[in-house]
Amino acid sequence: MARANDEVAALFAEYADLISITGGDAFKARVYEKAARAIGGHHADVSTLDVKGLQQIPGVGRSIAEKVTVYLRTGSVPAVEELRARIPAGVRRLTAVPTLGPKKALVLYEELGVSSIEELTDAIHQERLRDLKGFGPRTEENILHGIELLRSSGDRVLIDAATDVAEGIVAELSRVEGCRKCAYAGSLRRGRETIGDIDVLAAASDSEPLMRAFTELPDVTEVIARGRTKTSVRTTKGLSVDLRVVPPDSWGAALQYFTGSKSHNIRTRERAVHQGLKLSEYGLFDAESGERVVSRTEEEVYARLGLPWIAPALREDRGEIEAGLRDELPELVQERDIRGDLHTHTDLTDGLAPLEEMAAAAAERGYAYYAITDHAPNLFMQRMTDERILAQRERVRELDGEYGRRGRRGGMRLLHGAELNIDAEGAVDWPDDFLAGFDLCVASVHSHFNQDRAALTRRLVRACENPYVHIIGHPTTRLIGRRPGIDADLDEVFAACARTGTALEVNAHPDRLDLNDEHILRAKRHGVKFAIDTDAHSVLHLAHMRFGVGTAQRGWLTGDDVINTWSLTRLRRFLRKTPSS
DNA sequence: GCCGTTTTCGGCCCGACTGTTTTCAGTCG
Repeated sequence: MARANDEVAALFAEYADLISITGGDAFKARVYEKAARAIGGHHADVSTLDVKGLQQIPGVGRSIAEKVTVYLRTGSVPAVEELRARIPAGVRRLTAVPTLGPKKALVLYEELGVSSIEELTDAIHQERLRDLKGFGPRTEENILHGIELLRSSGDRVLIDAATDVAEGIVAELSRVEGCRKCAYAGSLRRGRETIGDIDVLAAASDSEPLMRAFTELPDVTEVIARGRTKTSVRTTKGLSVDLRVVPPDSWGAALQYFTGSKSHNIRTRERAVHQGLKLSEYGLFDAESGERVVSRTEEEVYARLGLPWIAPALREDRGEIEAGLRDELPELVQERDIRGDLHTHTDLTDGLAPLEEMAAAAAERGYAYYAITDHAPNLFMQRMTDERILAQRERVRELDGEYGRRGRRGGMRLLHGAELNIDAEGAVDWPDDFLAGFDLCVASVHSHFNQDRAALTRRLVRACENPYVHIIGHPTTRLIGRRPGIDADLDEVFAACARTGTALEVNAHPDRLDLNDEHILRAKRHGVKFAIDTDAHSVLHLAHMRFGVGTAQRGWLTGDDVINTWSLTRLRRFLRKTPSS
């Protein structure tokens, strides 16, 4: 079910790593890395392209194009197989440990024979790294810390990967004869940022055809358990998936039960008990007679408990039951409410697609406005200059003239902005008069992550106080499973945002989801406004908006809290940054 | 291995930080 592009991208990313680990040409490794990214982010399916077509993808030349066709035809590429034979897969896995790169990984393998994270942990505890050149006590400490970080996300996968798998399975099972309903439930339906395993629910009077179809899915590598009501499998990506089949008239109760969370379900069952009822995955029953009261839909189940239907994103026992009883559940922001994306990149910096393609894709999504915010010059690797960004602005203005009259909702306006870098002192790129030329600016921390709490807090607060900074991008800079968020006093930052009329970003990229749900809840109490942005670096990334919206919902946000659901007029007023009170 | 108002070779993202060194290699964004 994986896109051919993703498979090929993964293959070349691995090849690039193997080249680096084996000490191959660093430039060659970088070329494959770049090609992997370009192919993964390319809009057209590579399996439909010939060698010529493939070479149209930037960074793909004759040699790589041919490897793609060989891979798609035979399932493997000799050059990659050659390196795979020399380096155990576990060695590459070592480079996933933060602070441990290809050079150190190779030393560990060649000198100590270490080829897995478990062996590495043992080797450190046996003090076998002490004699290696370039490895000191701090290195050991950092590696152990990195392993800890990796473990903390455990076997959980990111929400986009889990969503792909779950939607694929639901689509397949929905086609099975006798399947009345099919949906995924569990933490994925609630929109959690990482997913341990996937729960799929189906309604049918006879479960057998569904169970059979499920175990025969092409991506299933192992059947862990197989029964009449529940079957568990493991997929090629190591993800485990449970399928539960319930009678059609139990659908609502089952969906409610398997969506969770555990603590939400405890609360709903308690309410049932207080009313002389019993709630299970089969329905809501009279405790005395055992007679079924309701079970067909979630709405019925909640209604009989005296509650309105509660959106899955809220079901964490964070006050949703109480709010429901008072009829004060928030009207959650929906993806269809989003009128534009305010943080996106093009190939002028590290994006993959040119401005024209990004704008066309945004118009295709039906946006009313769309901001281009490429990296500012202080992120030196992006090689931005005044001339380049001004030339881009000219082109944005031209396109704005064209799109102003096109698009589904009667035209899309293009905004020109930049993603500024908040430096160690809290200042940003460019002087005020230059910044004044932008329609909007996102400002983000890209360096000096390890400053102390006071310095980090001061930096962010100072950025908020800058009249030309409208949105703080990915405010904690965490990368899920790879890098913890910075240690700033977030409540102080949230207060500064509210005071200065600076929005906080809910970055929709599945690796980030930053701010996260808990931060959003806290920030909202300070009266902050939010921008749900994809930070898209390719056309495909624009679709990540759903994960940002899901995270915002988990933070109880309504459309009114989110500036990119507003009309352009209201948005422009906000961007003038005049404090509301 | 890709790319070229530099075209068939010679560049290729640049700077900071960290830890191990005693002048620098490795990693990261």
